[in-house]
Amino acid sequence: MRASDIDRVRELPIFADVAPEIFRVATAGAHVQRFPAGTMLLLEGDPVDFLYVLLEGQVELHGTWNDHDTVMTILRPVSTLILAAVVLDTAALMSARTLERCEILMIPGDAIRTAMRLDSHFAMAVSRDLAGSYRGVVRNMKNIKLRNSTERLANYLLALRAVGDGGSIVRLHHEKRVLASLLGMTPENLSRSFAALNKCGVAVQGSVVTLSNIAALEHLAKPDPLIDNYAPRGGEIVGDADAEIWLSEHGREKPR
Amino acid sequence: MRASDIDRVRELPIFADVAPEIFRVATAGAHVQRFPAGTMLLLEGDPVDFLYVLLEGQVELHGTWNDHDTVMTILRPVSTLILAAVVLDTAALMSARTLERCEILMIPGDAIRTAMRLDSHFAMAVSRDLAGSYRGVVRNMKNIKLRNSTERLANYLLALRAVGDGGSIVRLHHEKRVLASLLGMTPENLSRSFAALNKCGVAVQGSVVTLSNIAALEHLAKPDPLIDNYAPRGGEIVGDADAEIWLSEHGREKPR
DNA sequence: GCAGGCGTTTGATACAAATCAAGCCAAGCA
DNA sequence: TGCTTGGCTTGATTTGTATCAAACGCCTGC
Repeated sequence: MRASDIDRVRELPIFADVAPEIFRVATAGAHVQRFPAGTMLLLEGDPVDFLYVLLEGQVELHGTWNDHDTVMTILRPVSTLILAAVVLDTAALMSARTLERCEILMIPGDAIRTAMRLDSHFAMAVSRDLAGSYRGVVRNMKNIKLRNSTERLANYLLALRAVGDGGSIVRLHHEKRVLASLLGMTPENLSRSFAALNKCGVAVQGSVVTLSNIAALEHLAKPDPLIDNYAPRGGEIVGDADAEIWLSEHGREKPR
Repeated sequence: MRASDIDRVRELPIFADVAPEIFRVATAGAHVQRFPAGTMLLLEGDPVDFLYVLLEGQVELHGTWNDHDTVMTILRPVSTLILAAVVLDTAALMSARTLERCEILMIPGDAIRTAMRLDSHFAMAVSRDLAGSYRGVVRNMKNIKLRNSTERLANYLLALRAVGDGGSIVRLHHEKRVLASLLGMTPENLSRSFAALNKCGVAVQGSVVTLSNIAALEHLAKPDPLIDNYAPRGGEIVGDADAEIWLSEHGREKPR
C-alpha cells in the first residue's frame, strides 16, 4: 500500500482511535484496488474474504429474488461495505456493483477480526459503524413501509438539498432507473412522481432538479428526523450525539 | 439482581466470552423488570438510557409516521433491544411495546459502553449481535421490496414450520392484525392472502394453520436462504458459520 | 449527417393493495 | 340468556403501482 493511501485509510472512522501496531495488524495484506464502472465486486451468497472500504466513486448494493432485483442502498466515500458479513465470517446478503470508477481498499477479513480481538477501541469503532448501518436500514424500511412513492421521492429531494448547498437546485447523483429502484418503484412511476411534484414547484431537466417551493414540498413530504437522516429537528442545537448527521442516499448514519 | 437471574444473563450470547470482572461492570446497576402486556417500553425519539434484554415474553418494535404505523419486527427471548442506539448513545428510531407479559433485563447504557472499552471480547460480541441485527433488517427489506403480500405470507408460514417441529401444523404467534402489519399489509389483505393460499393446501382456523401441500406452497413461496433465515441451503452440512441459524419473525440472525 | 441504441417519458391497461362498509363469530359479562 | 365488544372476514370500491407499448430525446459511433 502506498504511503498516501495509508494516510487516507488512517482517517477512516473505524481506524480513528486505533493504536499504530493494531493499525498495522488490521491493514496487513490490505491493498487499494481500482475498478471500472459496472464491475460486480461481489455476488449475493458469495463468501466474504475481504472488507471493502470505498475510498472513491459510488457502489450500489442490490438484492435479487425470482428474476427481480432491487437496489438496497448506494454508498459514497468513505464507507465500509459488507462489514457485517466480515464480522460474522459469512456469506454476503447483497451483491455489490460499481456505478462509476471506484477506488476501494480491500482488507482481509481475518485481519479485521484479529484486530478486533486485540483492540477494544477498534472493536468499538466497528460496533459504531454497524450500529449506524443498522439504523440506516431501519430508516429505509420505515420509509418504504410508511410512505407512498411520491412521498419517498419528495423526501429524497429534500434530503439531497440538505446535504448539498441548501440552494433550490439539486443534482441527482444517479441514473433515474437506479434511483427508481432505490426508492422502491419503477422508472415509469418515478417519471410520474416527478410530474406529480410539479404542483409543489419541482421541475426536472435531466439530472438537474429545481425546487422552487420548498414549503409546499415539505408540506407534502413531511420529513421526519426518525426516518430522514439529515437536519436537526426543529430548533435544536447542533452538536449533540445525533445532530451530527450524514446522508448516503438514505443509507447509513455516520458513526461518530 | 437475583442469583437465578444472573445465571440466565450469563448465558446470553453477548456475555458468553466475557471475563467475570467485566461481567460485573457490564451488569452493574442492571435489574430485571416485569411488564404486563401492552406496555410501551420506549417511544421512538426517546433518548436511550438502558439496554433492554428480553428474557421472557414478546416485544414488538414499530415505527410511526404521519398517523400511520407499522410493525418493524417482533422479538422473542433471548434478544437485545435497541443495542444500536445504546452503542451510539442516541435516540431510538422505533417504539417498543410488550405483546404479552414480559421479563426484561435492563442494563445502563454507560455500563455497556464501559464494558466494551475494557474488554475487546465483549465489544466483539456486541459487534456480532449488531451484525446479526443488521442482516435481519436487510433480509426483511428484501422480503418487502421483492415479494408481493401473498408470497410474503407463504414464506412466513414456511419459516414458522421450519423453526417449529417441521410438521404440517403451525401455530401463529401473534394476532393477525399484528402479523399483517409485520408482513406489510392490512388485516383485510392478510385474510385474502390466506384465502389465496387455499389452493396450496393452506387452511386456517384461528391461530392454527394446516399446511397440507408443502411442495405447492414452496413452489409459490420460493424460499431463499438469502432472505429467509432458516434451514440450510440444499444439501449443505449443518455446522458451518451460517448454517446455524435462528429466526425471530423475520427478525435477526443469531450471532454466533 | 445519420442510424442505432439506450434511457426516459407518456399513455392505455391490468393488477395489487388500501379503504370503506357490513356482517360474522367467539369471548366476556351483566 | 341476551348483550356487547373486539378481532376477523367478506364484498364493493377506490387508489396506487406495475406492466405493456409506443414515442421521444440524447448520445455514440459509423
